[in-house]
Amino acid sequence: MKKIPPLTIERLCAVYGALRCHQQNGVGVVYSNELGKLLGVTDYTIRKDLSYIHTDCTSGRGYDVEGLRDNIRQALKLRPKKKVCVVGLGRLGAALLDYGRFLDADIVAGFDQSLNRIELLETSVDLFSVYRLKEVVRERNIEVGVVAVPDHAAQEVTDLLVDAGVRGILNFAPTNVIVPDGVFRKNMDFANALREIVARIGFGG
Amino acid sequence: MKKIPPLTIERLCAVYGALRCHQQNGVGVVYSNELGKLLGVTDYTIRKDLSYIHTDCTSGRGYDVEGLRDNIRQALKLRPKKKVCVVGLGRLGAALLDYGRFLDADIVAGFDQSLNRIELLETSVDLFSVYRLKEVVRERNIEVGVVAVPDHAAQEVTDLLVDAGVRGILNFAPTNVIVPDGVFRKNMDFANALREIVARIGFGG
DNA sequence: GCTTGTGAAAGTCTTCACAGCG
DNA sequence: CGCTGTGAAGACTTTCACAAGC
Repeated sequence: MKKIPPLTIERLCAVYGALRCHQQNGVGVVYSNELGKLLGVTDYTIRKDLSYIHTDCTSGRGYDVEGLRDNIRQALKLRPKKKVCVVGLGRLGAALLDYGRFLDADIVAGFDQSLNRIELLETSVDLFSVYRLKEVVRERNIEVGVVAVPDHAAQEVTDLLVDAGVRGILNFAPTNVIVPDGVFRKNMDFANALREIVARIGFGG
Repeated sequence: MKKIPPLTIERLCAVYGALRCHQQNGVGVVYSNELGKLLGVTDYTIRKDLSYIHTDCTSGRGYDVEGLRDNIRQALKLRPKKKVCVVGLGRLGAALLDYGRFLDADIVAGFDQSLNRIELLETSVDLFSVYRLKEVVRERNIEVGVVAVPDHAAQEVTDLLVDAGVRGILNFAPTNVIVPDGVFRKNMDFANALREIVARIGFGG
């Protein structure tokens, strides 16, 4: 099997999410042009993407929703689920803890500086002081860290996570954090996303 | 001035955000390789990106932080600030209302289905029932809508916003929403972002 | 007819090499 | 010298055209 290009990986993840909805709604078959509309790309692109993973679930016409989902899950190695922790349990971090059922990963720990916060939060996720981060990350084989702390602490927390051994960082702070080679980082910055939209629609208005 | 490629726009937005931090920290000059490290790209790429906007703020060596920021702001037409509304005032939506000071846009309205919620929330942003969405969006010239409702309502709310005339959608729901041509949409889906990271680090572990 | 699958063409983006400037 | 600016080469992505299946 050929190496899957990065942009194709991104889209396959989105397709996988979309298929979950279809499955819930009892849709059994889906077409490349429907998926294209959902993702905002052409049907060519979808079909090309799917050609990287070997899909033999094209039953007659269209794709079998469940079969395609299985194929993507396997190609992207989404199972067994990897382990994730959330650092920073403010409003955002706390909200993320409850996201579990939507995720293709297990949130197995939450960290915060404030012991107070840890005791007050009601959640099924185990919570710890950030001082125990390295220990817990290693013990539980956590591979991905979600950074949900204020911006001035983001780099520090990222360094802690990397030092503890995670290989992926999802950063919600409005700061670009630096990670070493071999660690994959993704930013989810509300301010930046809004800027992008504003800039995009600015050309022609 | 040449047309700015989409990926360059994205990076310029990120650079702009990074420069804000530098400015706050009193840093006066910045190099292309520093910016590259922050964004996870090469210094070539940064310089090429900057070549699209006419930067005459290369004082000797490095870029003048303030000058570069001004240049990007102008090129991306970030001023005057565009107007934004948030639909859905659950935990996430409510959190976004308070993000104001980080943004290069003005949040001028929030909408929710529950009148109860609207009355209880403490915020300086004007809040309305979602039934008044179209009216308020038009009156206040709102150009961007942030969708922070549960996934089953996301498409409906998006359609409302588009019908009311917004030209940009930032969607936080774990669903891909469809928008017509001429409207720019960006998804910020936690589940999907995590999937991407998991998939990326899966190759080689 | 409608669909998918895929090599080849077209287009876009990144990297490189090197000129030019303080 | 170390930095920026940029045309040209190379890599990657998308689009197209069309063969093949239902």
